[in-house]
Amino acid sequence: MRSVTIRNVADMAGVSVATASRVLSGHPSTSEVARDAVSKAATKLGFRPNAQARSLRKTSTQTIGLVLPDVRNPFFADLAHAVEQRARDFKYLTLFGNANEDADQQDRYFDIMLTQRVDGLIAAPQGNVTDLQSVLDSGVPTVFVDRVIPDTTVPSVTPDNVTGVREAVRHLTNSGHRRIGYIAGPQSTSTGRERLAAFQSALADTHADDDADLIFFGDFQSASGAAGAHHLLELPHPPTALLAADSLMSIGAVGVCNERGLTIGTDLAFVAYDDIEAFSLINPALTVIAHDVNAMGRLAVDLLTQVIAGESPESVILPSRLIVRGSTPSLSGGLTS
Amino acid sequence: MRSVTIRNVADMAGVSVATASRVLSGHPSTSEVARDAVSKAATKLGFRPNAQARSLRKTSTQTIGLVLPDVRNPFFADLAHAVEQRARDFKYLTLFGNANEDADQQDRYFDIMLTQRVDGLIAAPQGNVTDLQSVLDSGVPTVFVDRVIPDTTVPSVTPDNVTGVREAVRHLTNSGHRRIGYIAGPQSTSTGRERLAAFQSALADTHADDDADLIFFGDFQSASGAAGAHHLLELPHPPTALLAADSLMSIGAVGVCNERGLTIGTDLAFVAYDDIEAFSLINPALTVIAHDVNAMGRLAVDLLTQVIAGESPESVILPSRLIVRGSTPSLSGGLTS
DNA sequence: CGATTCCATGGAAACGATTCCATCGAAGAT
DNA sequence: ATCTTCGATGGAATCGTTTCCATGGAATCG
Repeated sequence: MRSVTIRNVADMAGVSVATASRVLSGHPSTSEVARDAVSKAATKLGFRPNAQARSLRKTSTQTIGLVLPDVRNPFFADLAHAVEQRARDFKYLTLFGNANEDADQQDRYFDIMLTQRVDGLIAAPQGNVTDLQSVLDSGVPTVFVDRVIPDTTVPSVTPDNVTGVREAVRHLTNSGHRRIGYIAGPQSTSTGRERLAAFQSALADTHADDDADLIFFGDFQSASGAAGAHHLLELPHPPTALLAADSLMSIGAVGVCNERGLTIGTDLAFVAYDDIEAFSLINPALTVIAHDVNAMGRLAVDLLTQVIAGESPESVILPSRLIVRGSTPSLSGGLTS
Repeated sequence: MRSVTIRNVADMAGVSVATASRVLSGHPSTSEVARDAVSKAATKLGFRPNAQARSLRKTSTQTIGLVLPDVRNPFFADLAHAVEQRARDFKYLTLFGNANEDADQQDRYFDIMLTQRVDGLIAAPQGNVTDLQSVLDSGVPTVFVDRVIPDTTVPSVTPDNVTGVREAVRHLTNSGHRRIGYIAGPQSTSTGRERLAAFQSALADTHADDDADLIFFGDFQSASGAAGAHHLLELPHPPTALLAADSLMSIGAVGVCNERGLTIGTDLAFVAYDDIEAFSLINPALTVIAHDVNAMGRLAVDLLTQVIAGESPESVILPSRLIVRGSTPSLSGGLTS
């Protein structure tokens, strides 16, 4: 394992280490002669600077940490992709961790990333302020994405968790549904709480049944979506429509409907969360509550670079909307449940 | 921004920097008194070692690089999750990059990660040996996953790209299909090449049509799956069955079938690649060619730790198999195409 | 008693890149 | 001719942690 250092480059170029460093860093105070010699030497030796050494001196690492609940969730996979690509635009490398919807694991990731001296942190957090205390105390530039933790001043990029849900409830009730089953996300997450509150609030504005039995508390994993659908469809007076609070639970719930021989859009209306690509597998097409996940990822990085630069950017709320497709026809149009 | 260094800890504990370092590193040659004092001081000061400084001295970073084609592909999302979780078992943090199925971007990621002095590299590579030259020359411990580059000695964990495809072709021809459309992956990838070769070889063993028009060359993105299905279904003599070479192209292809009003399993038989969770959205259930992606991710990390430890592990080929479900009924059972 | 071994400690060097600051030479202004 | 400014350079210090190696004290052995 050969190790080419800047000293080797400087020697070959016949300049000092300081001059070699200046040339390689693009500093203006270097002569054309020096630039030429150093560039040639670096290329010939296959020189690759040691980022650890540079980081130690510069006190920045050109890395950002990204802690998401679970990259297997298509929504977060899309988000991870958007963040990572946008970070690269700013010459940042992305350090990545899956919290697996677990506050303890999330905390361990924060700790490791702080030790790595990431320049900034983007997280879709879960839990409360105490779970985030070490990060907040560290003063490391941080941005929340998708979810927030109350009682912090961390800038965030979140979806409007209200409008889309309200529109979905209105659409379903306007379509004749009086019993709407809701598969809720975990109440330890802001998205879980806000979407449930929006559902309940929207329901109160209609004549639909306000029945606590029609709400199942899931954990944003597909298995809980399956369990939720199973539970709700087994009620003495089952719902004629289902609304699930995220894409993975939507997948799980639809899977159960398939197993039970229920045809989406014919036997049961279904509204899914997030407009992920895989939903195109379904016929009829799914009605979804959607927001621009790519914009979310990009904006999160943009905000973070501002925080890193010492600014105090405003949080951003991205619009969400209901996209009506074939999975939610009018009740008089054909539901047999 | 306060900065607590090991010097502060040593001062507060009344020992030298060397002793403080030994205590914090768990070195045995420390007294109980010193251990107590240093631990207390570190906790009180909220000391967090600087990983860059440590890495500079130790010449290892406790990070591994993971370069995948596209985390939006559910297969690679699952793989990323498995790798990242397994890496954590070995106390490694995962640096992550999406090559977006582009050799140039892949190369840029390799370069950045080498500069970051990752302890090892896991990649699902594309291109050929010259595209990987800088990585191979660097001597950084490397493992290929899912795909390989010919003419390298890099250990790998790959799926058996033959058995599942052969079984699928046999199953389809045994079910009465004589025209089988194949949506191939890019021939710049080992998986793309091997699955196509297996398809053609299996076809040669049957009486099914060996028609070059029945093969569409895609790029492992869903849009090319959609284009492939569209193209194949528009043939003068269209296929009665489709086989797509990865999950994203499968999604795209099924979406086109939906748009065209073709019912999977009734109007057209369909075999998808990889048994991703989202496929449970479909009714009837999809027949898939599957292998254990979690095992793949874990094994890749296991191999990498062996390479890092100076060993020369054998490459591993994971079995793949056909899981027959409702999307491929017998032709006499109901296809109308 | 002297020599050897073991345990624990501390000061300094090492890791590799960046940057501070002193210095020099050349050019321009007075 | 002298002073000032600018561009370029180089040696040394810096960054924060680890580890080398010398040292001292205590215990053990011959």
